[in-house]
Amino acid sequence: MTSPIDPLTLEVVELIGTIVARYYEEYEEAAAKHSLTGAQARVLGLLTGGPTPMRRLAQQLKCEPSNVTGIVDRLESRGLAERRLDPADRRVKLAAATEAGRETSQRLRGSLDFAREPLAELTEEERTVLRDLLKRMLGATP
Amino acid sequence: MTSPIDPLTLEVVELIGTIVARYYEEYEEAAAKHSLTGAQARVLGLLTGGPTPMRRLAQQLKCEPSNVTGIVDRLESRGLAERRLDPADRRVKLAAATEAGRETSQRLRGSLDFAREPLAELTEEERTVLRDLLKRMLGATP
DNA sequence: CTGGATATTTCATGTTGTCAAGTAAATGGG
DNA sequence: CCCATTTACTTGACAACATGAAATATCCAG
Repeated sequence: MTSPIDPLTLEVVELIGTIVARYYEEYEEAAAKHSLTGAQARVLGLLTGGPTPMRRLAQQLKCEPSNVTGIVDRLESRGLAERRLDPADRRVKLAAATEAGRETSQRLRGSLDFAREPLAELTEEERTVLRDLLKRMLGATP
Repeated sequence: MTSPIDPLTLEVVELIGTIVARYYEEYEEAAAKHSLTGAQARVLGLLTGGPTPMRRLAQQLKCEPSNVTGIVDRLESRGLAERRLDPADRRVKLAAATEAGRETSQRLRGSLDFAREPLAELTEEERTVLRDLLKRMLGATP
């Protein structure tokens, strides 16, 4: 199926692997600086889009709904999130960021320097090229 | 410190975030297909470089050595890895992949289509440009 | 109104991660 | 040589995350 992979492709794949590792590392580190785990930070980030049903959070995190219960529990116990009832469907609970949660999430986002700082090395034209190449890569497997 | 971020940079950052998420997802999925967790797959991958002290594995995974103990335990109990004594220093234990472990790791690597498949969409010249841009990004924060 | 589907939680269990304490072995200064 | 320190690994206690099965409450179609 996949004939001998050319060295160039292999090199790019490896670079992407390195970027993934570094991005993850920085993300966890930034979350920890705000006393959050990576999972908590991700959920809090999702909640900035507005109150969200537990089920939807599970879909976005690609995990089981029962797992989200615990994560939101922990956010709630710190006053960063709260559960609301959905007036339209009494089965669903909407997780929502509190004011403190929104602030924390925003500070966290601001401290995510990776990818932003290194990009400063590139000219605007180069960033445009990079954007288009990445978009085509992502568009290739929808 | 960071003035209003230009939209282009923001877009690239977001694209990288998407790539990271997709890469992780595919990696975990591929590992699961071989009955491995992500952490086990990563360690097994590191072991293809030859027998490695537990300490070194911890450094490469950026976690505590005590954590590696458990991961190698689980690999060992499945016959995918083994511990050897280092003749040069009797304190250290070298984790090594067994033949079965090497096979599993190789099959897993072969099933990691992400980043390889999408790259086929790009011409060789484009991949070269992409490689150089990524290298400069990574080189910027050593 | 009833039966099936859906949303959430709880519980049991396993993996990953941290930290502190303990054992064993190397190493260096007196 | 000897002892104090450092280094490598493991163990144990504990928290977070993740899955799957079962329980509860609600919705909705027929």
